[in-house]
Amino acid sequence: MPYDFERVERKWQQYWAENRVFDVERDPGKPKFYCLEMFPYPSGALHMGHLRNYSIGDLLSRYLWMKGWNVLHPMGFDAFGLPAENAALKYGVHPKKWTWDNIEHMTAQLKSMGCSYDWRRRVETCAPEYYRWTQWIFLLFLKNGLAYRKHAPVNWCESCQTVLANEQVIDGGHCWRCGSVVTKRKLEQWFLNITRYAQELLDSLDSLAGWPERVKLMQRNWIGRSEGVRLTFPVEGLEKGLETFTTRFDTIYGVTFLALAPEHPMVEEFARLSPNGEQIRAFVKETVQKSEIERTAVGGEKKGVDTGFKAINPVNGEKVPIWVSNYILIEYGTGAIMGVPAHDQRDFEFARKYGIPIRLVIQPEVGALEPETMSHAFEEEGIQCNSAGFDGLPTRESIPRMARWAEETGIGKREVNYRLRDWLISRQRYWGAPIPVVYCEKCGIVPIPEEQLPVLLPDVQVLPGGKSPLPETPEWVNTTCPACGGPARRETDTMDTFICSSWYFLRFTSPWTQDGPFRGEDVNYWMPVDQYIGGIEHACLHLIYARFFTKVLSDLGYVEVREPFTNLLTQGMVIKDGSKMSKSKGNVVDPDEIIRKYGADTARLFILFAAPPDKDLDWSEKGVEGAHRFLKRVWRLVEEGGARLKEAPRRRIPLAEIEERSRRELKRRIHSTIENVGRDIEKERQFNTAVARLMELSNDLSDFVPETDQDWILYREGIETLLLCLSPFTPHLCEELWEMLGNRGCLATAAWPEVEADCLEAESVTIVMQVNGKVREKIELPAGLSEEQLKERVLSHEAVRKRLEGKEILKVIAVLDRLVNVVVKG
RNA sequence: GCCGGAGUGGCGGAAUGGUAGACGCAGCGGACUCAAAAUCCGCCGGGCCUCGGGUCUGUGGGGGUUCGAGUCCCCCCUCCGGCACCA
Repeated sequence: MPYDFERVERKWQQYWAENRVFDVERDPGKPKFYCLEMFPYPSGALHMGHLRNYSIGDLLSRYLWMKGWNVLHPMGFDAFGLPAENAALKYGVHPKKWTWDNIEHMTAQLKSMGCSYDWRRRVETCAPEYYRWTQWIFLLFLKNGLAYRKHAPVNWCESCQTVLANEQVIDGGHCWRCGSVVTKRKLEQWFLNITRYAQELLDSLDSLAGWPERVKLMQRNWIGRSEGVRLTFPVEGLEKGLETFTTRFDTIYGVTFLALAPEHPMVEEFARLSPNGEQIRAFVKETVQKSEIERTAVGGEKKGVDTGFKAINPVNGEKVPIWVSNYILIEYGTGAIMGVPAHDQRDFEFARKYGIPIRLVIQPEVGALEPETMSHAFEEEGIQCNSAGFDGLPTRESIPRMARWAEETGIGKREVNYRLRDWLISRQRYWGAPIPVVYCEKCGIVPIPEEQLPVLLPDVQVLPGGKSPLPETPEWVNTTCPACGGPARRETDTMDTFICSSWYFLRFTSPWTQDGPFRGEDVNYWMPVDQYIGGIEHACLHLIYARFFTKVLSDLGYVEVREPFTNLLTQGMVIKDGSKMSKSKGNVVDPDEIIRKYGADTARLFILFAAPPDKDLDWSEKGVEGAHRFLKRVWRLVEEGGARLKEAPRRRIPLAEIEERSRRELKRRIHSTIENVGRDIEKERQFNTAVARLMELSNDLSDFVPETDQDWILYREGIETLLLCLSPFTPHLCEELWEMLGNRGCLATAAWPEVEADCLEAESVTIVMQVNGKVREKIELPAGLSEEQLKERVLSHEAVRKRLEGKEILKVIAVLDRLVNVVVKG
């Protein structure tokens, strides 16, 4: 009977479903393990990246299950998002129908992969039963002062017709979704106060020992903490002063100008009062129009215009000109800087261009710089000069000392600034969770009362051109104010889909709950996620947002954990012909086709074998065939064993009772395989080598020719061990063969085999004999010899003696059970 | 520019400071076959030689530590990733 993977896979998928094998409940008697893969967007069909992600998660879940853990392994869909609206425009199908059809199709695909999910727990973020609680959480944020509206310059993607959060603008000014150039618009929008958590998000990264350094570093960079001083420069002729932030207060005596961002609120005032107001306005207009990329390009030309106003340096009363310049960002610090051209490269370039004086206040420890001859700013540490009472101090001391002095004299205040901005969460889109507030003429912004949730998304048609239909749906927009009963308008923006995915891992713990987002006893039993698996592209998106949500919900008493994901595995991309699979490159391989042609087991095995999980994986059809060949060999192994194998007693013969040497070696190989595969999966997270070890065992079993009854018992032990250890990788095949061997019960719930410890100790070892570090002879010796015995045995060995003839032995190094290195002269 | 990560056969990739190249793919030789496919057996980093053995060399390049370095340290090169006028 040939290996009919199609029949086998259908049979076992049905068996697992009918017997509810993967349903899981809280069980205080067992250690819990929460294994989670990032849920997919229901784009239509699974791609290879998904297949890889879910193969890894399924392998781990099944393995841990066998090891006796109570494993929560759920799956769901991140189902709100723009592609549904685009599909509606393109095919005329409603986003809701498109999305739900895709969800059902992709669920079927996941089942055809043989994934061990508890399907009762499936969540879809676009379902009212889910987004009801997304809205509830939003209101919780609002109630606690963590959600607010603000008028601000925001990122706008023309193609997506919506605003974007900072994290969603990538590659120097492009939309994370569609890649279009992002522009700035001044709009009033909803924000979440993530910056309030900046310090904790940064600090607790240190507690995430199970996260890749790379991801933690990316988050640290993204949060971008810097310590400095905030100080105000009085402006000559005005009541108001100008606030600036600097990390180099030690250069305060080197300030020769001030510069404002074009968007700075004081700019218009200067323009109004200045004789060259028109020039200032023209410059601002020109600059603000430019895209983020043009404006923030490094080495881009720094331009500016003098306002004619002077600021007064509070430390020495000196008057310096106030400029408006394109290189100052309104979003960071105060949107105004103190210009120190001698010690800041950007200020240096600007000052040189406009003939602004350069004053050195720090000299290098060796040599002396002259402002006239400097080719670039001196940004390193040195010795303070031209700085009144601070002259002579090294930078290391002057920074803290001068900052303290600033506070003592009231000139400035120490402050920490972050690059991280508050999270802009409103989207001018239809297919998202409505923001549950109304605008009432009398009462202002009024939250929808909890008991009236969810605010249902109305079933309306999307508009040509892609604009949201919500503002054009008066019967939905016009409503009554929950507070005063008067007329009110609904908020027509929906929430960023990253909100929906910031708490789904909590919902999985009790997805059927109707009186809260989740149940406390469930969430506190299952959380945190012990292993999270997904792509690195979410390092500064989903993974920061989810951490933020967890901390807020923890502070408000809804969950106990402060970090959602204990261990993070960032899987590599699937590559073909040197680049990431993509429709535009035409190098896409369809998972369905692979499963149809070779079966899910083959696909899973290849994916897990071809590369370590965190590295990119080169897709190779030949490699897939290789994986398939291996599975066929395993099949034949059982089939060719025939009745003799099936009838062999299922019993383990202790190592000590096996007389023949080669049989003992096989026994050892069986047990070292269990040990090593377990370690590779559990500790090393290196699945490719685990597969290699299973292939070795299979090769050894193929070579073995059982003769005696005892041989057949041993052979059966070997084959059953292979099936057990292979089953988390290729579950269907192993189940079938397990059954063919006459076993009862399914492998998915079988226990991982026990290692017989005495089998891990070798009987004999190959000792390498080196002369001056070079391998010369290999000698088979009994294991466990002492250092003295080892030297003795090696040095008296005939071939070794021959080699050492006429040479003076200086030193002999022996490494137990490994090698002997003889250091000689001559 | 700054910060990470990585460079190992024809290819994907293995190697607690101790036999470099496990396992697989491709290739070559052979068996089976009328033939092919499938399957099975053998070989498979490079050079040289008196070749079923020997010898030198070999993990991006150059130095160092060590009895011994793919692995540790220093310098350099290349590729990939992140951030990038963040004051």
